[in-house]
Amino acid sequence: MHFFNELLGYGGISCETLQASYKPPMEREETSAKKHAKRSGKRLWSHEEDLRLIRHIEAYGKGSWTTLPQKAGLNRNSKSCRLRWMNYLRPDIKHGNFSPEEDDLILRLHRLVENRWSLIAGRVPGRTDSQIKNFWNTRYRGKKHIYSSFITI
DNA sequence: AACACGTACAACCGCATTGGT
DNA sequence: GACCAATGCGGTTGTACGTGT
Repeated sequence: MHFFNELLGYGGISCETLQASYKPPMEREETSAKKHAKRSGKRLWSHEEDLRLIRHIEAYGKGSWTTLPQKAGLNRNSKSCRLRWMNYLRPDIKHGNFSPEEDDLILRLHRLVENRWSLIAGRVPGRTDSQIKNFWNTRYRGKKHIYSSFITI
């Protein structure tokens, strides 16, 4: 939890907001899985990288994503930084399980607009299109017959 | 305790769209 | 209108972790 205290010195983010919304990355060891990740090119964001990104945005705002990685001292591309902020680090994002109300709302909205995740996310406060897409894919993909039987509009 | 398997979700990729010149 | 760069979106892949055997 020291991580949250560390961030409090960088303005604008309350302790409550951070604690509710941020899960620091796991300490990761040099496992075979990590070696494989290196080979495949997929690299999870470290605690330090998150901190750098948050500090930079708190200090200078989002500005241009293309110049942000260099200015913030991040060895990441602009798309990666944007994605990390938009889908994970933004203080207004809710983390944790979807409530039954959210679940129901997503089901209804998906029935209306199908896979327009950003549109659905716009109607579900605190949730991102990515969160909703993941939620849907893990819970309902390939199970349309199950949910369609109990949805009511 | 060790392994296999399934689930959740973070990260990436490719394409589409938007905005500036 | 054409071109290019930046940004946004949805699909897919890979990792971490929980659970069952």
